[in-house]
Order: sequence, then C-alpha cells, then structure tokens
Amino acid sequence: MTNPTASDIPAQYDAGGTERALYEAWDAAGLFHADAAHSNRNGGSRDPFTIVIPPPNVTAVLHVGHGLNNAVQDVIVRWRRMAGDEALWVPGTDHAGIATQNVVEKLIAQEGKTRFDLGREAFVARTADFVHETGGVILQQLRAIGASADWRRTAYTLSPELSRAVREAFVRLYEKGLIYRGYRVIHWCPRCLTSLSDEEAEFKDMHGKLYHVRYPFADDASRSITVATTRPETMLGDVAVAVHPDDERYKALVGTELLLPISNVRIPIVADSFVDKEFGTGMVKLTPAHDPNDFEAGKRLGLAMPVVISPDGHMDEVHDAEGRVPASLRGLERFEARKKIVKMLEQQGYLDKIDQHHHAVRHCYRCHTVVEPRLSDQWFVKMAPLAKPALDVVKNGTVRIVPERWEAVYVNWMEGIRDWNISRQLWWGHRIPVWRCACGHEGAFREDPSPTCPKCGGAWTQDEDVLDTWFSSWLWPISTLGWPDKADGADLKAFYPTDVLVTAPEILFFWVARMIMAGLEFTGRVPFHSVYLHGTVRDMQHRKMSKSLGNGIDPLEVVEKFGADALRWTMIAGMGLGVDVLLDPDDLEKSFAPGRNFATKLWNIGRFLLMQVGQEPVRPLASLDRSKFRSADHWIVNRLADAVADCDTSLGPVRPANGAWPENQRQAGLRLDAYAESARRFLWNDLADWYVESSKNRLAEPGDDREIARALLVHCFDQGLRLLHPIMPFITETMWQRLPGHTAGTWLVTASWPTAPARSDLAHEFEVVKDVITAVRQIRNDYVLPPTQPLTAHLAGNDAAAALALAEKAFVHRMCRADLTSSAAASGAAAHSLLDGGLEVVIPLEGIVDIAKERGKLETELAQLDKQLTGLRGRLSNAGFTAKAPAAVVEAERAKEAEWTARSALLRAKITAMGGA
RNA sequence: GGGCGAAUAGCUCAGCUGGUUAGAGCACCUGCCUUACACGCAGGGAGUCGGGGGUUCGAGUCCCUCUUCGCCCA
Repeated sequence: MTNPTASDIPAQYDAGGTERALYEAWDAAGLFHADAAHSNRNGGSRDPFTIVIPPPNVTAVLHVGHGLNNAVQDVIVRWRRMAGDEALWVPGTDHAGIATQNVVEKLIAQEGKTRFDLGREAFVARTADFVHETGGVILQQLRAIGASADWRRTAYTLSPELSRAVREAFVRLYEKGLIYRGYRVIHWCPRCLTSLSDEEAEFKDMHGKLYHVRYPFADDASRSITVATTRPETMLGDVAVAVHPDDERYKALVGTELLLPISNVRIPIVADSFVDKEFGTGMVKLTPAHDPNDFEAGKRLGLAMPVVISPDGHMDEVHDAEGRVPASLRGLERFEARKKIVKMLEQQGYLDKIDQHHHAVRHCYRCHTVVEPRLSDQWFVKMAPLAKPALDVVKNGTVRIVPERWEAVYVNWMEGIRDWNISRQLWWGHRIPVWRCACGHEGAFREDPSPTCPKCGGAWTQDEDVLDTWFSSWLWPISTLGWPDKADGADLKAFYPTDVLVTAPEILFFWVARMIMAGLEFTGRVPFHSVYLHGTVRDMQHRKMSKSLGNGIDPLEVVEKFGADALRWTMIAGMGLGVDVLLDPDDLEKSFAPGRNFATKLWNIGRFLLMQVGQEPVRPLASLDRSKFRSADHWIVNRLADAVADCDTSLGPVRPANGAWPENQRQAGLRLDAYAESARRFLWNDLADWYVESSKNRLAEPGDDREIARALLVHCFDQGLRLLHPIMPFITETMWQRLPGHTAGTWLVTASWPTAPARSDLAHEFEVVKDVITAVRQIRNDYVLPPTQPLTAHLAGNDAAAALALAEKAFVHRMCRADLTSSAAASGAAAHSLLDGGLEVVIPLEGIVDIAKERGKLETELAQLDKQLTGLRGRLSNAGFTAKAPAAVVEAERAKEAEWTARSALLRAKITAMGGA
C-alpha cells in the first residue's frame, strides 16, 4: 500500500462538512444509548455512570450558557463512556409553566384574545399544540454541538409518565402532612398573575425613595407622628402604626389612635418588637395584606387585613377595605397611584420629606415585573423535615459540591429554610390533585376521584391552581428513570442514584437542593454524589450575556463559523473550576481563536503524521523491542505516561468508594481546564514539536528503526486523540478513523480510555538532546544569526552527555542547523552555553561574538547563582532549620547545594578562561 | 444588616495538608513563508503574590487587621 498523499487528506479541515454527517453516523450506530442490562447494579458487568441534563425550558433556544453547561456534561459523559462505564446522559425539557404560558398568551393576543376567551381546556390544548410543534428545538440544537445524550430516553416534565411522578410525590407529601394550604402574604407577579416562590422573586437593587409621612392623631389634628415608607400607596391598607415596645420615645403613645390620611380611617398605635428603632423614625406603618413582615405582625396582634391592590396591580377595595380607597384612586395602576398619593399628601401637608433610598426590591424572575406582596391562599411544602436529611448528606460527604464555597452557601440556606409556595395561578402545568367539597371534605388523589364527594355525595371540584414547575423538576433524576411507575424498573435500578449533576450556581436552591430532598424523601437515596457548579459566560466587561443587553453569543453561529470542536475547546479549556468564561461577542474570531487554532493544528499534525506513516498497520507498542529505542522513543513514551496520568488526575475520582467522599477527595478532580491543557500539551508540545520532528529522519530507511518510529507515532497519536476526544469529538474521530490498521465500524466514541504505558528509565537522555538544540537556538537568537547560517557546536565538559547528543547529530542539525562535534573548539571568540550536568556548548563565532558580552552573560548568571547559594548555605547552617525541618527537605537542600556549588565553580572557571577576573 | 468568598505577570487563572530560583494559557516584543501547519515555528521580556502586623527554622500558602471587589440571603 502507498502512503496517502496530500490530496487524500485535504489541507484544510472542513468542520461544517464533517460534523453533521459524523453526528448522524454516531447516532445511527446507537453509540449514545445506554443499556440497563449492562449496569452492574442490574446483573451486567459495567459500572453505570449517569448524568441527567438540567432540563431547559421547552420553549428555549440554545444560548451560549446552555452551550457551556452541555459541553461540560458531554465531556464528562464521553470520558466515562470511553473508560468503560455504561454511560447514560438523560436529555429532556421542562414545561416551564410561566414562560410557556406567557408565550402562548402573547400569540393569542395577536388574535385579540385572552386565555379567558378560550377557556382553560382550550387554552391548555392550544399550549400543548404549540409545544408539540416548537418544543424541543433546543434538543435538536444540542446535537449540533455534539451532545452524546441518549435520545431514546428524552424526557419531558409534562409527559404522562413524569406527570404521574409529580402526582405521586404530591399525594405522598399531602398524606404525610408535609403539604398544606396556607393563607398568607406571598410574592405575586401582577403581570403573570400568579404567585411565586421565594426563590422566584429575585432581589434587585433599586434607587428608590423613602417617604416620610405624617399621620395626625385622631383626637388632636394639630399633633402627628411620622412614619417612613418606600411604598406610600400601601398606606390605604394601613391598619396600625407600630413602635418597638422598648422605644422610650414612643412608649406613652401606644394605644392612642391616628387618623390615616386620604382614607380617613382611625388606626391605633401598637407595639411590636419586630420594629427596627433605628430605621426611619422608628415608627412603621402596618399593612398586613401587602407586606410579609406586616402580615406576621398583624397576625400576632390580631389586626384586620384589608386588601387594596387588585391581582393585576391596580388600586381597589378588593377585600375588607370598604371606604379605604377614594374614587379618585380606584383603578389606578400601583405606581401611578404612588405618584398621585404623594402629590395628595404633599397638597394636604402630610408629606414631611423624601430621602433617596437604596434597597433591594423583589422582581419576577420570568418577566422582571416588581413583585407585589399579596394575601392569598396557597399550597406550601413544609421544608424543615425535608431539609434536615438533605443537609446531613452534604455535611457527611455523601454528596459533594464543587467548588467548595457553594457548600457553605448550601448549608447556610438549608439551615434557614422557609416553606415553599408551590401553587401557581396558571393553567399550564400539573393541576393540583386536590378535590374539595362544599361539605368541607378534601382529599389528594393519585387517580381522578369519582365526581361526587364520598362524605356527602355532593359535587366536588378540583383545585384550580397548578404546581410550580420546579415541583416537577425536583423529581427529575427519579422521574426520568421511571419512578414511581417502575419503582423497581430496570432503569431506576441500573442508573439511580445518578453520578454528577452539572449546573450553574443560580439554581442551587431552586433545583439542586430540592432534588436532594426529593431523592432522599422518595427513594431514601441521594440523587447524585457530585454537584459540579460551573461559571457563567460573560462579555469583556464581565457582564452576563443577555438578550436585553444584546451581548449574547449564538453557539450555532460559532459552530457554523469555526466548528463545534472549536466552540467546545474554547469554553472547556478557558474554564477554571467555578470560574466565569470571558468571551467577546463583538469579536468571535478572537474569542474562539484558541479552539479554532488548535483544531487546525491538530488537523495538520494528523495530516503530516498519517502521510508519513502510510497505510501499513504498525506493530503494537507492547511488541516493540525497547532495547532498540532511540532516546526520543523513551522520552515520548514517558510523556504519554505523564499525559495520561495528568488527565486522569485532573478529571479525578469518578465516584466515592464507600458511599461517601473521603475528605481528601471532596474537591478532587473535575478540573476540566487542566485536563484540556494536559491533552493539548502532549499532542502539540511533545508529539508535534519534538517527536514528529525527531522521526523525520528515521522514516526514509526501511528497517526496525523506521518501524519503531512509525509504531510510536501512530500509538501516541491514537492515544492523544483518545485523551482529547471528550472535548473535541468530531475532529478526533475523523482523524482516528484514518489511522493505519483502523478496523471499519469501530468508533473513537467507544474506544477505550488510555492507560499509561510502562515508563522508561532512559527518557532523560532525550532531554540532553533537547537542551543542546535549545542552547544553539538561544545563541542563534542572541547574535541575530540567520536561521540558515551553518554553525558548528563543540561539546565538552561531560563526555557521556556529549555522546547522547552526538548520537542524534542529524536530528540536532535538522532542528537548529548546527553540526555537533566533540572536538575542542579552537581558541578565539565563541558563544558559550553551560548546560545541566556540566555539558558545555561552544560555538566559535570569530568576528561576531563580543567576548566581553559573552563573559558578561556568564557573570550575571554567576552573580545570581551565588546569591541563591548564599541564601541556601545560610539556611543549611541554621541549626533551627537542620534540627526542625523534615530530613527529606534538608537532604534535598544539601543536594541542591552540591549541584549549585559545582555549577558556580564551572562558571567561575569559564569566566577566568575568557579573561575575566 | 447576616453569611460565603476573592485579591498572584497586561488579561483570565493554577499554586493540595507551609519546604526548589512562584507557574499555565492568552496578550506583548524580536526573528523566521525551515517543502504538515503564519490559525504556524523559534527565542524573549514581564510579578516587592492588595497594605500592615503576627506565628514559624522557613509564609503566596496559617492567624489577626485594614482596603477593595464579588456572590448568596434578609
């Protein structure tokens, strides 16, 4: 067979033309499908390794944040697949109650309709249709970046199977008394018209105002007190003014009555210790229906709770508020009402002053509308009993959180946990499976109950609300694997608990913490043993990428321009543990240069190497006679061993050996950037820069030497491609398929992960050769000699080392255009380099070398070395050091002293020989 | 206001339980189209490890404190 020619391997790698077809071939070959029967928990022979995707919204389109998140998961799952695990990556989407309903409401608004025009059933059907048509686009897009998910297991939170899980979970918690209905102030989005959990109502810093309002005494309008409020419009719902019971200023006033301006209602001054004496005037108005703190105080004090703001955020006498909202304010939007009320207060002389005030205001996490606290009936999950075990498993290392700092945040949140509002006043989602009857009977049901109440025989009706989407997401690791329908089913048995959960820190509480609770509550086992929290993609000003800022990067555009491999490499290699990835949306060329450049380099390495070695199969590494190795062979074998070991260390321990992570492993591994760099260094800096170069002279002549070089080139490239494959799957697979001896129908996707080869003791010999080459290159650069100018390099000072270099004379010449000789250099001007072990490189350069400069270089080095040596000797003569430091450290310092002393003497001799002092 | 964390080369970051002359990538400078690769090759410069104090034979690493910044929660 003949060598492939340049035309067989195109000079340019065409990512676009390769990737799509390759992905389809992988998919068609079923390489991403995991078989429950192979799992050793289920009678098979392989360790299972499972990742469940953080389900994107069913309406989402891929952005670069998804790109990063899924690239990380894919790297990990591809690594484990190659390592021989039965690797399962479960893909899917969630139904995103609020977001999806919003989208469809906007659609029907274009037809001039609201969801109420359609009615619940028709609206839900319409939304389901919409999801059916457009949903899951993002899953298609994930294929473009190479995601090796098991598409046959694609899950969806609103599917019949996963809906059964939701229902089962609800009923169980209801029956245990962990789900209850509560009447209290919750976060309400007046735009989405639903309640939100604490986590969904995000704090945003606002430049607001603090209004100081005077409330006159009811019986003496000439006297008044002043309260401070950020929300004057809520005063229409005030039922009291509170002071701290220990506040000497106001003690005497408790019990007297004030006349609430505008509403003209009498309200009392009350005492409650929640009041902050230092804030504002130390007097705080109480609006129990419109502030969670005031609500608690109102409950303690038995106050009325008038509601003066409607669900859509307009002023009105909604509940228990007759006579409180003047006609002129009724129907006014809350922020308009604020302006108007401030004006009225000012006109009536009740406004003392307005201060600038910075404070955090809750906003809807879906639409960013300012949240309105609202008094209403909602369903809650009692969290404390669920949090306790979820806290324990993190503290005892059953679950580790990486990076470590988030573990502290998790513990902090868990210890102060609050009940979870799970009802949403939406139509799109899992309807709460509770039926209630006029007779007062209520029940939660796994299957829809008979239409009549079992107690009284009357009609009963299902609760109108749906569940928070996160109430289905928290079941994701168990529901996607078949719980509860297949509680002893193959998938749950084979793949649960899963292994690593990869996500962003933003949803640590939303999702991760709750999954741990749900896993423990419903299966008694944690859902995963490792939580990997990665950074965020940001622009050059460190701003998070967002639609509104227009600073986003479209991963598909990057794939199109530079290839999925370039996208993945850039993100993975640039991402330290938990560290943000900075990319410039205005210069994709520059941002993704690392990935693109490396892909091109890899292509060229492969193209050249494959053309050199030809199509003939090569000998396996184990059959090579190492006694016939050249120094470069020993060296590259060790570099490969180092690379494999470094990659393994960076990727880290796979799973805890005995159910919990030992202390020294809790933060070990998952250093994807370090792993990427190790793989890159081997392929580029070791294999391409040195070994491929060293092989060039050897491949011309048939014989053992050629076969050893061919075998090592192919073996090292093969192993390097394997190491790199999880990060750059497409180009590595493409090259791997072309390796001589490749078996048709085998794939790099499922090729075995490298194990380090047996190391050689002789690798250091090649270091001598490299040092000589580097020394000549340095001299060439120092004296600005053209690269083509032939030089003669005389080796002296260490015959053994000189012999090693001389054995690779031809290679050295190729690398630095210098003829090596062991003969002594004639006296005269020459450049010098003193290498480790006393080997001296002398290049006569009569007329070019400035002897004074050469000597100066050596003198500088000597001065520096002597300084170090003085410090070292000082340390060694310090009795405290030799007595207290570990023997090994002292020993190492002594060895160093000997080495430096020798080098110092050599330098000194050299300087003297050059006419120096 | 409470909690957590960070500050190391121009930039982004490594640096494990204290122990070589503090590293990497990118950027930068110089020279090279050396027949796989200029998306490349070779060589090079660059850091008083935020300030101050302490513990120690020894501190980028441990403790205290100050300054600045970030994240989470109220």
